[in-house]
This record gives sequence, C-alpha cells and structure tokens, in this order.
Amino acid sequence: MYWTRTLIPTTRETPAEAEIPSHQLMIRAGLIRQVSAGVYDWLPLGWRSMQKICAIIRQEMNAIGAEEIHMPALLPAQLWKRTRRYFDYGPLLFRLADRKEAEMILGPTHEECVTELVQAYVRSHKQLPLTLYQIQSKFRDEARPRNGLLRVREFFMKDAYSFHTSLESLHETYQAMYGAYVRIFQRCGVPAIPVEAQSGPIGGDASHEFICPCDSGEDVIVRSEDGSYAANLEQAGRADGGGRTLADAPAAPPGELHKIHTPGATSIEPVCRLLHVQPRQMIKTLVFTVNAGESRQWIVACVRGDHEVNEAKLRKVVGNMEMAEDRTAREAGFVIGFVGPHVVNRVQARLVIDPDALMVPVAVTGANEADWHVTNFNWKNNLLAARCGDAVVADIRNVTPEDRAPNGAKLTFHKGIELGHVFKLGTKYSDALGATYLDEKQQSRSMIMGCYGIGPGRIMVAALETRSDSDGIRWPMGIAPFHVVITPIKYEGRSKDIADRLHIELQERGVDVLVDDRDQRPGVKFKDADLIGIPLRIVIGEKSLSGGQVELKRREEKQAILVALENLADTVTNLIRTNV
RNA sequence: CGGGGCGUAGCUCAGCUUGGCUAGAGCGCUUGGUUCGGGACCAAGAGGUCGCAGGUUCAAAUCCUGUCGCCCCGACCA
Repeated sequence: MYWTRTLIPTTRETPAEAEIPSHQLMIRAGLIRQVSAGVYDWLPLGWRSMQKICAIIRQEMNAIGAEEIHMPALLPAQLWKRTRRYFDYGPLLFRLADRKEAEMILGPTHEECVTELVQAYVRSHKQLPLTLYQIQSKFRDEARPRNGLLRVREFFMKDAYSFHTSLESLHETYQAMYGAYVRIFQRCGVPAIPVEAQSGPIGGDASHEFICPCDSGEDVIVRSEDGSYAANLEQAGRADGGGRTLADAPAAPPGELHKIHTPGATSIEPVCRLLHVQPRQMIKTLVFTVNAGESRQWIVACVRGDHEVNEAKLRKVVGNMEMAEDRTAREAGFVIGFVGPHVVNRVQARLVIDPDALMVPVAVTGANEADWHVTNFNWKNNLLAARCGDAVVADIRNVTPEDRAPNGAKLTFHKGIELGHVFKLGTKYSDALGATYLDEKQQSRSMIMGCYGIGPGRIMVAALETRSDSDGIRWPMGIAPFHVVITPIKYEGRSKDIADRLHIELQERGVDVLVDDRDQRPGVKFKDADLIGIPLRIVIGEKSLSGGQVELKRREEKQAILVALENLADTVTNLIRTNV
C-alpha cells in the first residue's frame, strides 16, 4: 500500500479528550475516530490491526475445534424475556422498538441466541459436545463510556459457547479454551495473567479472567508474591476468612454504650477525625435489600471501618441483593449515615458480620440516630445477647494488602485490563430455553454450557498501553497494521524504482508493506513512521544506495543496520518470522 | 444518577470577568518560490451557523433561561 493512496491522518497534537496513552496514540496515529461517546470509526491502520487480531483468534479457535458462526446483533426482546435477562440486565441493555412497536434489543452478549439455535437442531448426545463462536459487534449502554476503547458502547467481541453432556466434557473444553487464550495473547504480544474470577453457579475453578497488568486498567487483581495465587479483587479470598462464629466475639469489657454527638459525620473518615479514633476501631454498617417479588428483606452488613464490603461475597451469603435505595431505607427506619449493627433490634433485618468486624472488642459505630454515634460498642453486650439467632459471620469484605493469600503467601495488588474471560455456565440458559438432549437411556437432560469471551479492541489497547514509547506506538509484529514501512528519502528516480520494486518483492513473500511515497521532508516521514509504530523501517537514501545498500531499522532499536539490496527480502522475512 | 469542567476554523486554544465596529493565534490545508537524512522558511490564500433555541439590549461569542453534545471524578456495570 502507498501512503498517498490510503488514509492515515496523523496529528502532532494530542486531542483534549484523550487521557490515557493508548487513547491518545490511537487518535494521533489515525487508528480510530470518535463518532459519539463510546462509539468509534476504525480507520485503515486500526482496522488492519483489528483484522490481524481477529485472524489470530480465529486460528486458535478453529485449532481447538470451535466452529465460527454469525448471529444478529438485533434481537427480539422476547428471547431475552424467557431468561429474564431482559429485566435483570438493567439499563446496560440497549432497547428499541421496530415500526410495529415490537420490542427489540441490541445484543450485549449472545447466550440466549446461541442456546436457542442449538436447542433447535441438537437433540442427541451423539451431537455433543459442540463449540460455536462468533466475532461480532456488541452493544452496551454504558453509563459512562471512557478511556477510548477501554469502555465503549459498541465493540467487537469474540464470544464462544460450548455445549456438553457432562461436567467432564465441559472441563475438557474449558481447558482447551484456556490454552487457546494463552496462545492468543502470546501471539498478539500482550501480557495476560489468568486470574480466578467469580465462579457463578458451578463453583470451584469455574471461571478465569485474563488480565493485562497496566496502570490504565479498571480492574484490580490480587496476586500472591510467590505467583501461585491470582484472583480478581471481587473473588480474592484470604487465609483466615472463614471458620469464625458468633461465639468467637470478644468478651464484654466493662463500660456502657456511650452516645456521642457527631453532626454531619456520615462516613468513617470524618467520625475518626472528630472522635480521634482509627478506622480499624470502627464498625461500618451498610444496608442492602433482597427483593424477591413483592416481599423485601433487609440485609445489614458489618465490616471493620478500614475494610470494604465485597458485594459478590455478600451475595453468596444472602442471595441476590443490592445496595438499599436511600429513600426506602430511611422510610424503613435506617438512619443512613448513622446506622449501627444494633439497628436490628429495631428493624427486622438479617445481620451479616465480617470476622474482622466481630473481633473488634470495643468499637465506635453509628447510633441509629441522626448526627449521633456510639462508643464502647461490644457485640456480646449490645447485640448478641438479645438476637444471636439471625446473625451470621462470614467473609464479606475485599482483601487488603495486610491479608495473606489462602496459601499463606503475601499479597500484591495490580490494576489491569480484562482482555478475556472463560466461564463455566452450567444449565442456566439451557434450562430456560429448553436446550435438552436425549442421553443413551432416552432420558432428556439439559445441556451443560460454557462461555468464553475476548475483546479484540482491548487487546489493541493493552498492546499500546504496555509497549509504546514517547515517540509513539510499537506494534507487536503479530498485530501490526504493516510489517514494514519503506521510507524513501526522496520518492523519485532510483530511490522510487527501488521502493516500488521492494514493495512488490516483499508483498509476494506475504509481507505487509507500506511505502511512504509522500512528497514530504524526511523528518516528517520519520516522525510519522515512529508514531504509527510499524515494526520494521527501510530507509532508501543516496548515502547507502551508492554502496548498493539500504537501512533497516527495528522500531524498538535506536540504530539501523545496512543491508545489501539482494539480501533485504530474506532479512526482512526472517525478522518477521522470529518476532512476535 | 450525583459532583466538576468544556463546546469559538480540520486540530490545539485565546477572546467572555467589564457586551461595541471587520472574531484571532499556532498547527494543518491550497498556490508560488527557496529548501530537503528527524515534524523547514518566505509570500499569497482558502477556511467560522462562536453547539442549538429562546430571552435581555440600540448592540450578544460575551449577560440570562432552556436544551443538546463531549470530557473527568464517583455511583452503577463485566
């Protein structure tokens, strides 16, 4: 391809709205252009890279026996109502109506669609296992799209779905996927750490995320120092998270519950400042609700003042709850901002106590009265004596750097970008949509499913975030828009002839070549070549040409080497083959 | 959804506080010339509904109201 025949709108200046490096570079190098919040055009360079990423994904999917299909992005709402996700997915779901007022959605994921497809044609255990995948646009009406391609409303996703007659078969495919994912990220040249993620209905090791460690990431992963344990923050367990019961509450020291005026201090920090206590001496009390149809159950969750409630862990204890709405909670008698555990003496609620909160012998906590807290709170004195029955002790908080991994090792925290997710689904969708098969004994059974997603756009973001330098992008060879950029100092005369010839010669060897045929000063061409980050650059200039040579420079190295023209094609193809 | 910020040339921004005559700069673009190995220089040009609507005023980019869009922090979400 010739530079003047394509569209590579590089810019010297960084657009104001781009904050993270990958976003700035994608715009400056002319990879993408924003159309609206979280919606982007893919320009030629960006699209070339995207297609290479997708090609790698396809090869690895096909290699483990997954078969590509394509499903629509536009889906009938009806299908999603059958699994209730139409209601459960919330405002993240794009909803629209067609001209007949029929409700439609834009798919944020395709479990319903693929399960419905499979139930239509697969009836026998002889047809299973089966793995189908697609690479396709997904739509999510994100509350706040941000950070360029990191969080967007329309994006590509590779989503694969597998169907099985047994957990063993599911596990086999899961392992194959896991292996394929490792190879995909490796071939794309981005680091990706598999971490334990929330496991859903099957439990155990049923879910892994692949995270690229990077400061711009929105996820937090926790690793043990010895590298043997890695999980996302939501999932991360700790060495002493379980085992305690109410009976372990520290004995009651002497002293009465003491009310103290704390006007306007509705959170831990101001209370600590006002009363000169440490967060770890406080008990943080949060109110959640479980809405089961018409009935509503209140959940009061207590963690130590310096800890955070982990909603996923709490959900495992109490079922599908959510943070209580401020107004309704107040109406029910919770003085939001000043709630203490003993509120359960007044309002019917289920109490869940984190072990560390339980072990605070004398605590400061809310007085259940606006602008008041209490000191000298003790579980045995002030609560358990009366209401031991409904309370449970459970690990419901995020781990902190002070915690130890389940295996006892020290923990480290990293931010990262989620690139992919493998997940054992179970029978949630096959049950809801009737995806059943007949087994050898003519028994009808629900298929067991797994699902496996990758965000190709995020792979690109991760590559740019982790490899760029102050001059611009440094594409990994495997996903670079072009392998080589040929930069004639002057695109005329002998230099032009050689550039054109090399272009053909390299292309015939399957090399992707860009010739900078612009009538520009060399400095401009060099700066642009660095910015768009093509891994190899061939400079054709009088200096070396007189000796029958051209300069070959790798983007990540400062120095160019001189290569004789007749050896160039071999040298280039070798470099491409040996570089990822 | 809560908080903050911004919409002026293709891009980055000034002008707005204190209303005033023809709305500016740099980059980019066009033409001509001189240059030519790390974002050249000279000259001449093209390019603007000042986001949109309404209001105040003799007069609005500037003040007021509404609205749309975009960005950031948080909440939500995987």
